[in-house]
Amino acid sequence: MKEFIEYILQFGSLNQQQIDLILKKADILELQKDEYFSEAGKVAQQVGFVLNGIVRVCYYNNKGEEITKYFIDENNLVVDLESFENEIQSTAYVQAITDTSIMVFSKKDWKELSNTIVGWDAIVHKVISRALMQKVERRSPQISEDATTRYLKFLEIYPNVVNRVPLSYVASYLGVTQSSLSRIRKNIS
Amino acid sequence: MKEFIEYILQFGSLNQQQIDLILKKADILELQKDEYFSEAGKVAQQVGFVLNGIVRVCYYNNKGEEITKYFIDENNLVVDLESFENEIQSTAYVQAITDTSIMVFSKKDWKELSNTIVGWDAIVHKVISRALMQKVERRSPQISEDATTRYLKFLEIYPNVVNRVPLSYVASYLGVTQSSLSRIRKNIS
DNA sequence: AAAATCATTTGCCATTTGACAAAAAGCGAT
DNA sequence: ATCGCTTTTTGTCAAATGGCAAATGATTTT
Repeated sequence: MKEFIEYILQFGSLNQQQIDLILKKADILELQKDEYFSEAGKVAQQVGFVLNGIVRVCYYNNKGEEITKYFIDENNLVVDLESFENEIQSTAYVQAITDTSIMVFSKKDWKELSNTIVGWDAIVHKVISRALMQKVERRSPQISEDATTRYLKFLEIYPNVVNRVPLSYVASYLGVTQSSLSRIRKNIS
Repeated sequence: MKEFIEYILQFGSLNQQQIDLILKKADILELQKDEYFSEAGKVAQQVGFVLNGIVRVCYYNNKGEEITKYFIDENNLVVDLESFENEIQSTAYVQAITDTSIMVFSKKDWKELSNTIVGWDAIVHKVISRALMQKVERRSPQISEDATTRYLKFLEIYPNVVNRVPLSYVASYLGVTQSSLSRIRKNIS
């Protein structure tokens, strides 16, 4: 779980005592391929940090198609913020797409860290706004690019994902059909 | 400037003395159509809140095309967060697309509010993460939809924008050519 | 190994969108 | 009203992508 500590130390400093406290509150959740970390219609109860494996956030659009909103791979936060913070029903599924280990904090423990560690809120704020900005910066430019460019950028952003997940997930992330993506890949190589 | 106070009171409480302090630090910036609030290559120095008018955030992609990342209309924050918080060069232009009044806080004043008002940071955190989540939620679904649907959703999200800005800005926001958007509009009505 | 199941590729054709150019419409200044 | 400028619409054709079904390939189960 060192990875998580390294991750948050990028955003602020913590002493050893504080680090120990954080680690004491964390649990490890092991998910098998296709299991859900959280589900649409439920209120997100945990903050997670992916230690191993890949997770995706997905939903069903009004045509019933399954859309992958984004992937979350190793050493990234996984939390349905809107649902977790406002205690409202989530609108998306968070699903392990490989066997996955996730470090998790319950809502209660997460709040206790906020009350116990001076500066914790500031760190969390930075972590979260950084993650959200990254999502915006990754998604926005894709809208004005063609499918091939979107795929090439996907490969840059998630170099460790493409060989570990079904093509259909990548296709729905990129907003193209599976057949189109298959042809695009043929044309690239 | 009541609008700004109403806006932030959605995210936390403030007493009258605190509200007066906030208002005392705010200035009004009047921009004419096509003037810039901030520019790529410079470090963002202000947090703004649009009182009247419409602003857009835009950049040039590697083909030299001008892309509109998003619009910001009345009663919304306008700040290049990445640049403002980390004091790095901005990658985007923020441009008034109608005559616009913006309530602005200098970086110095903004920090002073943080140091003076208990709970200010918590409010700002909520405001910012809400705004970022909104951007993600608006942008993500568009990638998997066709141009007509994207346009219809644009009309829902920005009901007050379409008649006040050039078609080309909307087209670059939606990731279609101006001609296509023109045809799409013809087919809808 | 064979069968069953699931994932990916391919073929065919329809539809959407892009590229480019020209025409039409809107708008401000005179 | 007219001119000059910008914005929007339209025409034509080409390229990209989608929809559907079949074929191929990969993986798991028996």
